[in-house]
Amino acid sequence: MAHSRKRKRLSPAETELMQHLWRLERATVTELRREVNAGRPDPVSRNTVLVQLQRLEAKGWVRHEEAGRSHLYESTVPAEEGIAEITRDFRNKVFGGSALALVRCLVSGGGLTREEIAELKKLIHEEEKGKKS
Amino acid sequence: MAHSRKRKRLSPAETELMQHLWRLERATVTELRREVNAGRPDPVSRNTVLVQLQRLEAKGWVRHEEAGRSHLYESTVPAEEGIAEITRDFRNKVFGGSALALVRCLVSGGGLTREEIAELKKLIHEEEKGKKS
DNA sequence: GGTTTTTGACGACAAATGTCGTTGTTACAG
DNA sequence: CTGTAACAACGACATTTGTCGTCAAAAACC
Repeated sequence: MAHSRKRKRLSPAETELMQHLWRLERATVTELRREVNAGRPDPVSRNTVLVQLQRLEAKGWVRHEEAGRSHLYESTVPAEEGIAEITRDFRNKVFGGSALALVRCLVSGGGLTREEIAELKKLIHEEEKGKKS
Repeated sequence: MAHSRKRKRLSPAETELMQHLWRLERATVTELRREVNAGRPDPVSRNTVLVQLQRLEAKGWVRHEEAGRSHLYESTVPAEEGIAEITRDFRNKVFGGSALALVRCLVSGGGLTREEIAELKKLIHEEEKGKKS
């Protein structure tokens, strides 16, 4: 599968905004803003979000369509793929590309409940079966 | 467990530099620079690295001691802990705090070799045993 | 001693980031 | 109509980031 394009890197705030956009699938500036400000001590202005969306668009991560008076934004990249890309970057930068090292960090960090570990085991199992063929 | 202090966030370049510093345990600007430039098409100047170290120091991530004429830098945070912190931030920002979701992304992304999967299984197993008690 | 090298300190800068305020339009309620 | 609310577009700004060049002091070299 094609490695999609040379999308420019996301800044911290942009990364966060993308999370909301992916979650909502598509949304207006106002909606996004509400999400962003939900549970934040210092709400950002509507314009802040708008500008970030525009910069995101310039970087090729989102596109918009006119919806009457306002714009409806959506990611140009499926959530799965986008998040995978971001994660790959992170893995490369912090763990020298080793997914295993990353997982090890998570596990030894003890941020996993017993249920999650069970879940994980199941996951691994399936993946293993997939490769087996 | 103390949540260590309000260390300021690392920029991309700073994050990378920290990786090298953690790997070397302690090093001079010149050494760090060599590392940073290893395998890079566009080498950065010595000063670039120096300034980054100084900013890192201002942010509280590194400290230095005089070693004769030059400075010896080292992280104020153990590699384990620092990387764990960085990873936690990432996990929170991109996966809403779910370690499981992160691992799922890695696994379904298919970035794991068969050996790594085996390794992983072992890891999970141990962790499971640890919790069992 | 004189010269070259090394090293940290400073100051500079362009680009990227995070945030706004103001404007001109258009939709809407009276 | 008329005033008000909602929106996107612009432009502005203070910070942060990524990178250097120049300097002066200390070291090394010859």
